[in-house]
Amino acid sequence: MRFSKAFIPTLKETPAEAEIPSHRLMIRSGMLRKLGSGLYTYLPLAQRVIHKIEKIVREELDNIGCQELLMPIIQPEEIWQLSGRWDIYGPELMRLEDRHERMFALGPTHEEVITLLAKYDIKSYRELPINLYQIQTKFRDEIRPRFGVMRAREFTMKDAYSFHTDNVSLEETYQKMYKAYDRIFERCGLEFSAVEADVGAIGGSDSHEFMALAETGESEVLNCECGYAATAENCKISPLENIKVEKELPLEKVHTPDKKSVEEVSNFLDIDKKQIIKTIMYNSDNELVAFLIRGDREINDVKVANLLNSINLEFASDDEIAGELDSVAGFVGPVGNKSIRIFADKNLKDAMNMVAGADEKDYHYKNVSLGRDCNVTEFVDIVQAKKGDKCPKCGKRMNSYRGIEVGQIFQLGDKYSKAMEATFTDSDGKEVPFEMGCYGIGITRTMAAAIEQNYDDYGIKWPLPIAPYQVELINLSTRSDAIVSFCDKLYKELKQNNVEILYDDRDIQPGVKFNDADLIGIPIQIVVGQRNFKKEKIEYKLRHDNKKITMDKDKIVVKVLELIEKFSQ
RNA sequence: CGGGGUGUAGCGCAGCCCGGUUAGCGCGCCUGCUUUGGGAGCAGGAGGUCCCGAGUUCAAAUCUCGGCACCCCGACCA
Repeated sequence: MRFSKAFIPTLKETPAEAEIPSHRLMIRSGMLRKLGSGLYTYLPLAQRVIHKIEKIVREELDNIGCQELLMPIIQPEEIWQLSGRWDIYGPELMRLEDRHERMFALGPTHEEVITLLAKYDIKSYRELPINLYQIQTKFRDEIRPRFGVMRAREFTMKDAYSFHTDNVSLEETYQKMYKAYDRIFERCGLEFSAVEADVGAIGGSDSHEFMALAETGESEVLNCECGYAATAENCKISPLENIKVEKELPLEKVHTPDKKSVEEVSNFLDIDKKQIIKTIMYNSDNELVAFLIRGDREINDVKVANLLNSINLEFASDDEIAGELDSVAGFVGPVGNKSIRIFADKNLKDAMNMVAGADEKDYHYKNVSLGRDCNVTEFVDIVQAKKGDKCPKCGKRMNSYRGIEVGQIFQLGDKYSKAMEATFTDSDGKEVPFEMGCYGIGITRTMAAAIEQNYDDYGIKWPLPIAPYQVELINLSTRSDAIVSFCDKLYKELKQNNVEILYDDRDIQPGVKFNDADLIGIPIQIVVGQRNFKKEKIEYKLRHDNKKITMDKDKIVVKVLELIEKFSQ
């Protein structure tokens, strides 16, 4: 491609909206333009990268026997009613109506469609297992789109769905997919790791997330040298230290004027936050539920939602606390006989002489002992794990890092097949629901993650396997016939060798070309200018380390082919 | 959904508080000449519903009200 003909609208200045490197660089390098909140046009450079990533994904999936298909982006309400998700998916599901006033959803994912397909067209255990995938545009009406394509509303995703006779077969495919994902992200040049994940709204049992390591990542991962790694949301909590078992003292009410928060109460009474019981009131599908945790910890609402099987989970309002509980927000506590369910953190099981709200304005109780003074429904794991906590596997201290979720794999089980009555006939002639797995990769997010991991002050440094072009040929002397004809010839020759090449033939300042080249980030730059040409020399630069090497100009083709070979892995 | 902010040429912004010329500046774009190893120079030029609507006024980018869009922060408070 000649640069003079290419649609690569680079920008010298950064548009105000860009917050993180990948977003900023995609806009500046002429890859991306915004149409509306969370809606983007992928310009030719980005489209080439997307195609490269898709190609890698297709190769690796086809290689393990997956088959590609394509499902509609607009899906009728009925199928979402069948799975029960029409009512529980929430506002992220973009709903629309056609001219006949029939309701539809813009597909945020395709479990319903694929399960229905299996229901009608996969009839016998002899056809199993089978693994079908598509690369499709998804739509999720994100509460707050941000960071460019990282959290866009419309995005490209590869989603695969597998069907099995039993969970042994499912587990087998799950492991195969795990390995395929490893190879895919490896080939994309990402630094990543797979971690145990929350199964979320999609339902199911086992799940791993593939996280690309990046400071700007939206997820926190806790990991341990023993190999355990989980998203902070999903990390199990191991026993916390320092709850002293001592002599039980009598319950005592103390005046705590206007002291609501743990911080305030701990300062006012001069006690450790660990000695405070934080009572958190949730409204879960119109039921008030109390949760007790230690004052120095935070609650993990993913765990809460999973525990309660909540569809809608919110904090209880002050009115609800006053009305239904006959208490006061800021002074809620667990003491006494309550009509509601009370779940307490496991670590509070033997807690004694704690401080807790007295259900009365400006009063707390001292010397609360959960066993004696409260009727706790159950002791559970509801605390948010954090860096420095003990690893639930080996007990060593865990570290944390931030990551971008680029892929996730789930074992769904029969959740959807049961709900939608998708069955096959097994070898005994019985009708059985499919065991299912589902597997996603954010294609456009993978592109952004690759940039987050590979850039410098000047621009992007594409890993060669997903770079929009492999080589950029820069002609600095477009007015010299000798140099132009040399470059034209070199361009042709490289193309004949199947090298993907962008040829900067523009009649402009060298500085502009250098800067555009660094910004766009094509891994191999070939620079042809008077200075070296006079000496029969040519220069190339590798963008990843910015090292320039001058060599004999007639040997460049061989050298470039060698470099491409080397960096293709 | 709550809080904050922004909307003026393709991009980045000034002007608005304190109403009053032909609405500016930098970059980009077009033409010509010069320049060609890190965003060059000179000369000329095009490009604006000042987000939309209503109001106040002799007069509105500027003041008032309503709306829309976009951005940021929060949504872990007991």
